[in-house]
Amino acid sequence: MPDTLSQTFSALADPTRRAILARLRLGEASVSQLAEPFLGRMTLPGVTKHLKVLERAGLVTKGREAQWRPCTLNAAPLKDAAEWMDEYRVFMEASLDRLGEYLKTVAPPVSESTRTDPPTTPPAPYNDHR
Amino acid sequence: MPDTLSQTFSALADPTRRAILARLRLGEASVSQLAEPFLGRMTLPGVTKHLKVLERAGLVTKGREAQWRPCTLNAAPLKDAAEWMDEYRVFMEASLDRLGEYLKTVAPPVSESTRTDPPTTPPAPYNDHR
DNA sequence: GGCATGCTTTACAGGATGGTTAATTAGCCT
DNA sequence: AGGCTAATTAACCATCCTGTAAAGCATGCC
Repeated sequence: MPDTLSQTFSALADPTRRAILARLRLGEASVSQLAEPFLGRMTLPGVTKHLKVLERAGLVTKGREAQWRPCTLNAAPLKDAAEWMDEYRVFMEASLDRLGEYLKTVAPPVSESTRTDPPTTPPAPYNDHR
Repeated sequence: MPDTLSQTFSALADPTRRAILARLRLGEASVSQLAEPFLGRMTLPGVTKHLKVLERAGLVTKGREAQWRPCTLNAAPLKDAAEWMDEYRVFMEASLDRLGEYLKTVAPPVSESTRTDPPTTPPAPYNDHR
């Protein structure tokens, strides 16, 4: 639920929000500046809401300057996300993927004839979901 | 909405789902094996649903073997997510963070006296949300 | 066939999300 | 004060998400 990692990932799970972050990489911007590219698709309050999501996730900080709220990128929360991902680096290689696919077509899935146990029974301990 | 990246991130935005993926790093596992650690908190159909989310995101593939559905990790979709994140690597360093914080306290935010334009007006083009 | 096991589907409830319009607050300027 | 611009809040709606209980498939074994 409100664990940091989940909030981060779920904030990233929307193209509008990702676009906002991308825009912020170029530097500070006011809410209406951020909203401008979307105003065809979406109204200002809509954007405000997305910003609030990003804010709650700690990815954006809103300052105040007269009537403007200059928003800045804060990528710190992405660090945890990236670290989480790193654990999967080894598994990401397309080569491994294709290999797996290949092995599956070549070696018949089971053929150990009669068996009453689950397919493979790996060690089991799992930790690490944080 | 159903763009790949969003699906991936949103699949990752849940601790149960991340735990399942973590478990699958250890190797193939049947649905009930995967479910076992959660059965205190959640029923089997609940886990099935989470698995379906992971499946639709392409992160898990379910085979069939008699009455079992051996699930395997497929980290390929994480590659795009990791690439997306890479664009932010530069911004993730805590040092930068602290630096920004520091600058904000030292240099008074504005002081360019009277101004009627938005705070900073960066170049503006933004692409890349994919 | 009949039963046990593994898993999925259906139907439903509660809450979060994403978006809208309309009204409201905040701050500048004359 | 009055008016303009920037942005948020409120109220509302539709949709999706997470979880449950109960019924339904699928498969192997006796």
